[in-house]
Amino acid sequence: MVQGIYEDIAGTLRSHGLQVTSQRILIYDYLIHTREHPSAQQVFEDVFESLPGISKATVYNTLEVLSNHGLIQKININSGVTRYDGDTSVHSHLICTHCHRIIDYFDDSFLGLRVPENLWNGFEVKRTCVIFYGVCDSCREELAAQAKEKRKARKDCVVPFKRDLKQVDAWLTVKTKG
Amino acid sequence: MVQGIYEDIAGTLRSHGLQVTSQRILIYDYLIHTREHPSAQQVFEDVFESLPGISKATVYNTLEVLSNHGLIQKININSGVTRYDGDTSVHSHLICTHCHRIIDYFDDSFLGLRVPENLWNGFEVKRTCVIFYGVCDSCREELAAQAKEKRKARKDCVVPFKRDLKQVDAWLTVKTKG
DNA sequence: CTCTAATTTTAGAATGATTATAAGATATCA
DNA sequence: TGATATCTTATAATCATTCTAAAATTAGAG
Repeated sequence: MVQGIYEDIAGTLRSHGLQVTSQRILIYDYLIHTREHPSAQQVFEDVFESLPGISKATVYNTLEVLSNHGLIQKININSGVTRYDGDTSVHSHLICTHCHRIIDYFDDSFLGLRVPENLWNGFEVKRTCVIFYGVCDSCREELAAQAKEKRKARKDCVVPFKRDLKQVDAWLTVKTKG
Repeated sequence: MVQGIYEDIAGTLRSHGLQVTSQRILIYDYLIHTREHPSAQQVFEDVFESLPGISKATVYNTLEVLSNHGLIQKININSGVTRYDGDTSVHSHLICTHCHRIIDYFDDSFLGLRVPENLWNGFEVKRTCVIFYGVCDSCREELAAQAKEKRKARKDCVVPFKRDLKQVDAWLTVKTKG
């Protein structure tokens, strides 16, 4: 059968109660096979080559659906753009803060971290995420060294902090009067 | 001296080569003392009460400057909004995927994870981030259980994946012809 | 203390990712 | 094959964040 190569993906979608559409198959298939942790825009552009006319809204909808069903994984980095990973197996990510490249990292010593006790302070852990921010090989020489380690202990403060206005006013007055 | 309570913060700013302004002092002071991991919008609203007229652009500028100097920390969660943490000590975060609350979590057993060997595949690690996504105590009962664990091994694929167009066309033809 | 240059703040516009909408197309199932 | 629920689409709308250029402020020299 010609469509045999997509039968497994179609079956996976059905097993999650999702309708099978060519858009979903191609997006999921794409994410499973790429290692580039693409953004929605990248998914759109690459899948568009296989399925011209696909809408960006469909890409967002599908990514959301697949993510909600645990078939893919969202990755949030310091760039304002969500990235997607078709590999839901246990692994960490090295994220380059310069070029925003995301590299898969597998290390058995982190496995213990992955499945912690399920309830902490009444919080039920669903997924553990280990991210190493840094600079990748190809970016290192481009970057100026600005590593400064500053650790300031936080004062004990349980309630939402609100500075006493009189103190602030007094200080501002001192600083701003001519 | 009236402004004594801000002298330490002013000194910290100066030691990082930053000019001392009332905006920076109040924002940094606010972040050090709150435990709410606020967004830029929340910082703006709360600091606005102490310093009416402060601009949102200043809040963003200041948060960026403080973050770049390691005085505060950005937290990226699955909500499209960056959160900020004035506590730069070693700790993890529990993030509720429902209400987006962020809870500090301290556990010595993760300390080993925090300072890994510095070079992996040429990648230089600057910061390690452990996040536990889940559902907080007050949100658990509101949520429908949709935990499905699906693990699909990724096929070995080194180059950026591109599906053969003829196969896709053939399949799409089968699926779409009347 | 005063002056000057460099830096910072500001308001508002611009950007860009993501989400909402409602109409049309498609998948599913009897 | 037909009915119905679901999905896709184009477009508009939203909203966090960044950009811009002018006004205000800081820091340091005199």
